[in-house]
Amino acid sequence: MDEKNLDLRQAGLRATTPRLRILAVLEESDQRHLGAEEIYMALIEAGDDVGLATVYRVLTQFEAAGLVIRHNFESGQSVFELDNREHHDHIVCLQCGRVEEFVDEVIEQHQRQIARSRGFSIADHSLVIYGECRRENCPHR
Amino acid sequence: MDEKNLDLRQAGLRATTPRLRILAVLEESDQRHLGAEEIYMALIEAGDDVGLATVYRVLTQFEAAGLVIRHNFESGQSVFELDNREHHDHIVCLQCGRVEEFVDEVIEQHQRQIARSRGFSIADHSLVIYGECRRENCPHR
DNA sequence: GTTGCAAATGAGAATCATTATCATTTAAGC
DNA sequence: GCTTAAATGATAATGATTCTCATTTGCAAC
Repeated sequence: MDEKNLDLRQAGLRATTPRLRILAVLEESDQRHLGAEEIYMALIEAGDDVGLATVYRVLTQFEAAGLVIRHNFESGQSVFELDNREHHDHIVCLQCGRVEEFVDEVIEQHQRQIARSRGFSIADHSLVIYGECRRENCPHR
Repeated sequence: MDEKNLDLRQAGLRATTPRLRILAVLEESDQRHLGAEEIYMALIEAGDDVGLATVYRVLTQFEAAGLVIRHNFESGQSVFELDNREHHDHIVCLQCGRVEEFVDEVIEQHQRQIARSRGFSIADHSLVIYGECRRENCPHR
C-alpha cells in the first residue's frame, strides 16, 4: 500500500483513507470501467464508511491528476478507468453494457492528420462504437 | 412549409405548431448543433409560446424518427443536429466550443472491420476529437 | 508522541439537465 | 363544425453530480 501512498503524494494529494480505498476498488475490480455509484457501493459493501459526495470529489481529483480517465458514454452517467494503460478506444454493447477495448493505429494516424489539416491541436479524442455484441449472456439474444 | 408538414407525417407525427417551429429553428439556425435550451430560447424570442418540456419531448421524437441526431459531447448536455446530411464525425474546440465536421472513409472502414472481428453488429458510432482550434476569435489564443 | 491547523470528509441540501404527470388544448378524420 | 385521441404547457419529479458546512483527519513541527 506504500506505492499507492506515493502515487497520491506525487499527484499533490494527501494519502487519505477514502482515496486509498477508491484506488483499491479501481485496481481490484474485475471490471475496468466503473461508475461513481458502483464504486460507492463496493466501498459500502467492503465496510468502508464513505460518502457518495467523497467518491465524486475524489474521482474528479484523480481525473485532474491523471490517475483516472472519465468516459461519457451514452448511458448518461460517467464511468471511470485507471489511467495506467496505453490509450485505447471502446466498443460498447447497447443491450448489455459490455465494454471492449481496441486500438487501431491507422485510425489514430488519420485522426492526427485530420486535426493538423484543420489547424487544431489534439488534446484528446473519443471513439466509441455502439452495437450489439451477441454474447451468451447478452439479453438481446 | 408544406414539405415540412409532409416530413412529419411520414415520420408518424402530427404536424403541430411546436413541431413545425422546432424544425424551422433547426433549419434556419446558423449553427448546426443546438442544445435543447438554445432551441427553447430561440422559440421564445421568436414569440412562440412553447414549453421547455415540449422541446425535449419533440426532439426525442425527432431522434426516434430519424429526423435529428443527438450528440453527447463532454459538455454534459445533449446537442441536436438535423439528420439530412451524410454521416460525419466531429472535431470540437475545448476553448470556444467550435464544432467542425469531417468524414474519413479509411476510419469508417476500419471501424466496421473492428466490430466485425469482435462479433458486434454496429448500431452507431461516435468519433469526437477534442482540441484547440486557434481561430481568431478563440479565447484561448 | 503530542499539538495545531489546513485539508479532507460525510451528510444532506442544492443544482442542472432531462423526464413524468396531468389538466387543458388542438389536429384532423368524419 | 364535432369528436376524440394525440399533443401541449406548467410544474413537479427524477437522477447524476456538485456544493455547503460542521466535524474529522493527515501530517509537519515541536
